[in-house]
Amino acid sequence: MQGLSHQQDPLPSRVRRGAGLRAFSRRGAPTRPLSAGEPSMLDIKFIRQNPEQVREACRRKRIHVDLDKVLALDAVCRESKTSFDSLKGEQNRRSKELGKVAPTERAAALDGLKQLSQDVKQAEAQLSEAEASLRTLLLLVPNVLDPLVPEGRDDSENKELKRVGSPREFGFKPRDHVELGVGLDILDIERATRIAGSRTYYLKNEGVLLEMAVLRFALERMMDKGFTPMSVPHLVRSEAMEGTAYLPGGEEQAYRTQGDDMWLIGTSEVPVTAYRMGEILNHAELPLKMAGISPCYRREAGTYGKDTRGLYRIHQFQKVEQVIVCRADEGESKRWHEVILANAEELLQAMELPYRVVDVCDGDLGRPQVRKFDIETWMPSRNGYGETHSASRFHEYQARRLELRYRDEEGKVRYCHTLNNTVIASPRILIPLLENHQQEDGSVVIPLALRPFMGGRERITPRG
RNA sequence: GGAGAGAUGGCAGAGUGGUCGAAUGCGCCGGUUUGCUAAAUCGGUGUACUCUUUAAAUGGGGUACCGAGGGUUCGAAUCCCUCUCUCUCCGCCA
Repeated sequence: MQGLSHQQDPLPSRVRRGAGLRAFSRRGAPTRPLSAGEPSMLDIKFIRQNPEQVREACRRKRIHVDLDKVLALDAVCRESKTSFDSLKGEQNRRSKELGKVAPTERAAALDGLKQLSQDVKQAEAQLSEAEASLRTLLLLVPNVLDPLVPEGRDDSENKELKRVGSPREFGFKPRDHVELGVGLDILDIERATRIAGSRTYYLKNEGVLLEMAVLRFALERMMDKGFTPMSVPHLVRSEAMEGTAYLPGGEEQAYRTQGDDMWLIGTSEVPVTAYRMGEILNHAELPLKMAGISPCYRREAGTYGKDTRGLYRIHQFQKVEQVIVCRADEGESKRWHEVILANAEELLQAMELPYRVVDVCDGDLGRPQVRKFDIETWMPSRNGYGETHSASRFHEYQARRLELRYRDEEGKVRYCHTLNNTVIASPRILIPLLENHQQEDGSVVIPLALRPFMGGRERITPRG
């Protein structure tokens, strides 16, 4: 067993008090200058030196950012910084001398300094204004892509990497999960709509057990692999949302609280990845392997009419999420990407579900990802594969925003790399689980791997 | 929700207007000493931005940062305001 529980370093007091978060202003408004170690996303130096690569990322991800403006602002920032530095330097020098000046010459010296003080204030204001505008833009600049990312307009052009298992041939007319769930009295969507609106559900009876079983099963498997299970805050501050790159940009997809300015997480990726934000880790602590479990809340704005039936697209669900924080090593980062993908596949295989893996194309890739693999599980009712898992690699994009760093063997401070993947998300996973394992009589056979977590039950049968 | 106390470097902890990036101790790194280890002793030890040197590593200069933001002042860790967080007591609560 490896992980945090065995290395409970006391939190540095500076960090505990939020000093490391200074980069992020309260309310998410960029008020502080970049010069104090501000995170952006991509290193401004990288953008400065590789503008074409960044431009290409914008084009391929279909994200519009005025890169020329970024570069221009960067130049303004540096000029302002230089002039502020020299003015402030002069002020410091002369102020220091003033203490030793003879009383008779004091008045004259003071006069000159008063003027200088005004100049310094002006230069400072100019600098912070430039830095604030730059930072606002910088937060929107997308991460560059892995050269292997396929080209494509949207998810229909994702590249299939492999298929595992084959869709079952039913000797009867299969029911969809809603029909099955209602018949088994483990699901009620109709009444949920009355109580809580669209895209909601009640699970009942063995439906509740089944959900808890897949979550528990997932957690156990992850713990076996050395992941530290984490029960996390479901309400977080905008710093964490911004740090994991859900903000700015994702405002419409997340629920925001009234009055306290907190956000309901859309995934435990947010609090788990942000767990050590603002800290400089010891290289010996890495990699951090964490498995978060939490409910997830999503507004699903703009999806009206899409996936309206059943448990596929809903406002609230439960998820176990695997998160890796590793050293800034491209190769290692890529290896972890494979590992977390394999972890999820292993669970699907254990649950005897057919699936395929796709390499998400550039047009379907989000701002922060370098590369993403989705797992799509066979859903008979869709007569196709439906996304159940998403494995992302971020390079240092999130770490930079989170100020999540480590000190390497040479004592050099570097940004970590972060990755994450679904382990299991319910009730979406109940769709293939119910549909693939259904029997002609409307009952559902519970796969062997889940039975220990179902009190030994082998099958869910219509009650009566 | 009410009352109070507090926030300084990896940690502990000084510092109430200039000589403070910050004493001292611990930790850590390096040297000396030393059968080994330990002890002793000497030196070093933050982060970031920027300018400059360099092919680069690095070196040198400047600036910022003492919870965050703002204010007073020629000059703020130090004075004032606002906020955040932590702790204690009371209330409430699962």
